[in-house]
Amino acid sequence: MLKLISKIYLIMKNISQEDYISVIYKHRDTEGLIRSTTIADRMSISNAAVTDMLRKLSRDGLIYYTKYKGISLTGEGEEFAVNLVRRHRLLEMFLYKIVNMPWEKVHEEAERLEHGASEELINRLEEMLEFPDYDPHGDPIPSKTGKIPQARSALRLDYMESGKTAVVVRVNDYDHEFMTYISSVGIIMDTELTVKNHLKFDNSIVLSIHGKELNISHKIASNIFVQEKEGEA
Amino acid sequence: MLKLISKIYLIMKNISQEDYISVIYKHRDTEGLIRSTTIADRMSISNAAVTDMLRKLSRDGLIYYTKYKGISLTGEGEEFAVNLVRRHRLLEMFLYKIVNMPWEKVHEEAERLEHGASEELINRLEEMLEFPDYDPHGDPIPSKTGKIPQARSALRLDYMESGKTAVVVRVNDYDHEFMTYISSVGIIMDTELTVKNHLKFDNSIVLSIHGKELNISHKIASNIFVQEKEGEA
DNA sequence: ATATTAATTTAAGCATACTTAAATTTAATG
DNA sequence: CATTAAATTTAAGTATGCTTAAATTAATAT
Repeated sequence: MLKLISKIYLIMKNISQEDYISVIYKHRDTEGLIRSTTIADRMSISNAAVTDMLRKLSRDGLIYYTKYKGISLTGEGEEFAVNLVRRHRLLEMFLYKIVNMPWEKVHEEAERLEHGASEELINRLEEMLEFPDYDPHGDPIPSKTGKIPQARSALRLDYMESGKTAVVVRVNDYDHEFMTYISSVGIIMDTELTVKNHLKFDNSIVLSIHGKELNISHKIASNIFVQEKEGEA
Repeated sequence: MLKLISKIYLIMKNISQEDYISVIYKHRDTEGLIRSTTIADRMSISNAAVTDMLRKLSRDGLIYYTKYKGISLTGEGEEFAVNLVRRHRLLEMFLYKIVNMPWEKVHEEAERLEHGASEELINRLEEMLEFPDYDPHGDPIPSKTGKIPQARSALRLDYMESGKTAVVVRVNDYDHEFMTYISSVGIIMDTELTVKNHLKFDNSIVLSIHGKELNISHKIASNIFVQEKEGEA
């Protein structure tokens, strides 16, 4: 029989484990590998702490780990990670659609809530939300069975040609200020916009949204993803 | 400048602190005092751990603590505790009314969520719920300013006379099975019921609910609180 | 091939809350 | 008043994840 320890140690362990697996899943390369230094950077902890924890995650069967080699998720780890993503994004959706929090705040709020939310709560929220496929920033939400909707094929806004019209289908959600700004100028999910002009001197872009013109930087435009509307010139 | 430690230590500290203050607030006597052994029992931890933590809570200004004396909350501790109660009960209300979770599950789910939920989220939920004064079990919900609605004056169900009609205004929410059972027989908040008979041989009570008769034990009846309806015999 | 640099691991120790066992203090009892 | 019991504190150590500094390994430059 397992030795019972105080619940605070279990909470601590679970939170850390979830954070590590989330970071590995999000920041691994196209071959599914990540370096320990990347994990340390993303989590703002020491390299040594990462080495320690990788040994434990390996022992728990969630990752493949050999010294000095890249780290990758096992099948079980993959499933665990996909479930964490699902929980996070459903919580974000709930906070955005039902609670009406500004979308630049939902990411951090969901980060805190996801550790305590039960599977039952997540499933009930999914039902309330009518089984959404994408979160407020356009990222796909895995289903209960782990099936991931396809990321909608999208074009970076800065790659759009002048004169074309498109709708916003995804934005990068890592920067608070970025998201606050773009929503303040009317750029949110499903917003329709037309590129009026590309300005060469600073690579900024002139857009028309609901008949109103505005100028956004190249940096901002490169973090917004759109789908062009068909049959328009 | 404060030494920065990893966020996991802060999370751990906050969770513990909140748990201690909640227990002190809930289980203190009518004079506002609690013994350390009571805290240890309620939290399933050792007496020594409690002594350690009490010193810290006192250092942080949340409690009055002298060795071998009873423990009590400071003004700041009281405010902190009332806010914890508010958050817990609004979360319970949200889970019950909006998410439609069974009321025997909302207590534990709220226990887990309350540590991560921000003040902003709690305030938004309160607004969505239209500023409720009582939680699903009938306990009062403090307002944002700390004002506590009066507990509705209520009678224990087992004290009701035969022939009288009443509505359920509060139930004790500490026992999972109890709450599952009474809701399965149709006894929830605001349920109207009539006491038909008190049986002497086992002190049980015969009730009529929606025209259906049922028998409940004295133990169950003593954990249900009602308000008699006026003008009926 | 060698030297240097960067990445990672190891070893020792720390942050927070807890446990166990022994000691101290208080309360209850005869 | 003495004794016993119960409550609480103290001291030493543990559970979990982390930090710092030194050592090891791998990658890179010459």
